[in-house]
Amino acid sequence: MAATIRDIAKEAGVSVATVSRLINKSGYVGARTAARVQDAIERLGFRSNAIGRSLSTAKTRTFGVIVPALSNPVFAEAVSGVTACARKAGYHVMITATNYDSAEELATVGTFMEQRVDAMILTVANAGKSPALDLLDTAALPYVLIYNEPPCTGRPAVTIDNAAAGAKVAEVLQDLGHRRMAMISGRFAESDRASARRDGFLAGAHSAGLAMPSVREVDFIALNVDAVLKDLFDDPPTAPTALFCSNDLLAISVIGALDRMGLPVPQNVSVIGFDGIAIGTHLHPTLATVIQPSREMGEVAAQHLLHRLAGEKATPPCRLPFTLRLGESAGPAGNARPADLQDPANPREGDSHYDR
Amino acid sequence: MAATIRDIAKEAGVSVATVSRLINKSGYVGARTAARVQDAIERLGFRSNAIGRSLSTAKTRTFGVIVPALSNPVFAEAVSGVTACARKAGYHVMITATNYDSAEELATVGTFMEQRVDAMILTVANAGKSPALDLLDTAALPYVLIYNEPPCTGRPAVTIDNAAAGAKVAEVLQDLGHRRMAMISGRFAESDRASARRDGFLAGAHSAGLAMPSVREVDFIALNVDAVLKDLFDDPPTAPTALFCSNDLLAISVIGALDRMGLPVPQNVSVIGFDGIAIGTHLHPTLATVIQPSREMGEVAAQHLLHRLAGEKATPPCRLPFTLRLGESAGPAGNARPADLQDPANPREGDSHYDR
DNA sequence: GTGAAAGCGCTAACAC
DNA sequence: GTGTTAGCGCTTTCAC
Repeated sequence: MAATIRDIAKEAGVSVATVSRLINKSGYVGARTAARVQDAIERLGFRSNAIGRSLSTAKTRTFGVIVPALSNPVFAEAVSGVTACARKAGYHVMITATNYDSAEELATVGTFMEQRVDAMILTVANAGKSPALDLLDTAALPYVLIYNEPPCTGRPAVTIDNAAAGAKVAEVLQDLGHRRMAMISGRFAESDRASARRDGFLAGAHSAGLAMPSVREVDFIALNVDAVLKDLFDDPPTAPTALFCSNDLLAISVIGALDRMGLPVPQNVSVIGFDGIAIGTHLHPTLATVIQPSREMGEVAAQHLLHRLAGEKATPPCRLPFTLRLGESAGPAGNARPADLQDPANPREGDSHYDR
Repeated sequence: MAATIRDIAKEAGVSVATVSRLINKSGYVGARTAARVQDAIERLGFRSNAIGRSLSTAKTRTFGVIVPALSNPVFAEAVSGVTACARKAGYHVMITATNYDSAEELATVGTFMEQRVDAMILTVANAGKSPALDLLDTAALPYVLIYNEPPCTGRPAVTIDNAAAGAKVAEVLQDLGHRRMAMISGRFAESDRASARRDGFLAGAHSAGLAMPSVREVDFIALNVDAVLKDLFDDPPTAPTALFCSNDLLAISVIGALDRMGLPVPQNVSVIGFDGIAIGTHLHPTLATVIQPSREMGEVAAQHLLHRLAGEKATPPCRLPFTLRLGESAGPAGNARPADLQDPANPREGDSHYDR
């Protein structure tokens, strides 16, 4: 069927070793021989078989990538960074989505190990308690987390400071005059990063001297935010004037639901999301959010692994800077309840002030 | 290092053939032996090496997927369908993005061939004239296109009837009272589907007795729509009242640009996109668009290949139905120029009418 | 500068 | 039911 290295050797009247040396540019091969071999390769349309090579070298030049979902642009963007980076280095990328299911995480890590991927890039539900990562650790397979917020255990991760970002959100909302805030999040059990954002948010609200924000969990997949919102805004005088959502997709749903409830954003309620997905700026109102450098996170993770696999003492993955974008969905509290507004001079747009 | 089938055989006191039979559930193996082997497998933490298996079977149980970009939700959604379907069948997915570059298409097909993927799922710039597909054809490697609009050449594709969809758009706009339309598209050379949409659109406008819509190309990557729009709306009396954009991302940019030009949508101009990306319904105005069943397209493509690889005479990939969603971005022409409106009774929302 | 040969981990006849 | 053995296509010492 397809030509093998042996066919080429025969065709060119050389040994397989020579052919191998040529296609890998390893070892010397005379100019005349090289030409003959090259010719044979073209004549037979030969493509070296990566499987044979991998079996021999015990390397596949392949990364395994595991994300919760590809339909969430924030992950698609990171994967995009990974594939671009990998491709440039001659690496391939295998990918799976786990649907936020930690059993799937473990299963996928298992099958990727059987595929003998050289390293993995992944986002798990909880980096502190993860059978999938335990497996990776005991197998000593190189990997780096993205988005995750691993506890001090020191698992390598390219991420942002989620807690600081959460605190920043509280600070900004308080600057806008908000005094009663709440957070709506996907299940914390399924997201260490959402937990970190919450912790930072609560700490930020506390140090600003505000009442403890109410925190509500929703099923992120089903996205049934209506019930939670009804409950939250049941008693107008104590209802929050600002909502922090643990991710952009959730924030978008919340804004829509509030609108249908007769609580338009930002006139009646301010909403800030998290992730910084691209379409956020095209929404109306434009989405206020914490921007994670997703593509860059994917690139940095891939780059780190490339270095590591090359035997270089790679710099440990670090925290990347985030940016708070104050879109139209977060306005001064005064819009709804002028009495609460402390800083009426605060302009409606404050992006540049908070960008960094 | 990692345990091999031979280690297990020795540990369990059996031959490698028996171990192989057990892990592949091929051939018989006695209950007692099976237990001993199973035990050894667990004790040594054995994971069979897919590379060795692939070399032996000449099958990798891997699909290669090539799309223009993962950051465009329409493709991410299809890939999501592919991975889900593949995973269920024990297949893996390798992925790359070509950035709408046909040289990249060819290069990626080449490397995927070296990786010996069993089949490929891809979207190319032009399915009629594609070195990448030529290569696939001569290599007789199974593949199916998604999104592409292959000419009669009979290249297998899971897609929608782009021309019919384009015609439908013209028909709907004319129903809304629009008499002067235009189309804005990415480079046709980079998208056979955009070309088909244009052809259908023009034919539809023609058979409705309307003036030939003006058609403008923009660089989809750079997304520099401003110049094109300025030109298009230079002379108000002859300016179009409705714009058909070749995809949703482009439509979203166009709506934003029009807004900045003082031509709000849909009050002054109607805009219809193409793709049906999920966030479209959360935009304001909600995006009128032609919905492609992206996830399903990915699933159907994968399913088809699974059948084919299983040796079954797979049903040839077919056209899937599309749906026109008349979101708020497309309104009656009367909004801007009551004189043009022929059917004032036409309700603002007409979704159900056009859904199918 | 080039060749011979021993594997890499697995599967699949075929033999018993 | 289980074992023997010959590859699958490649890389890589080690000779020459």
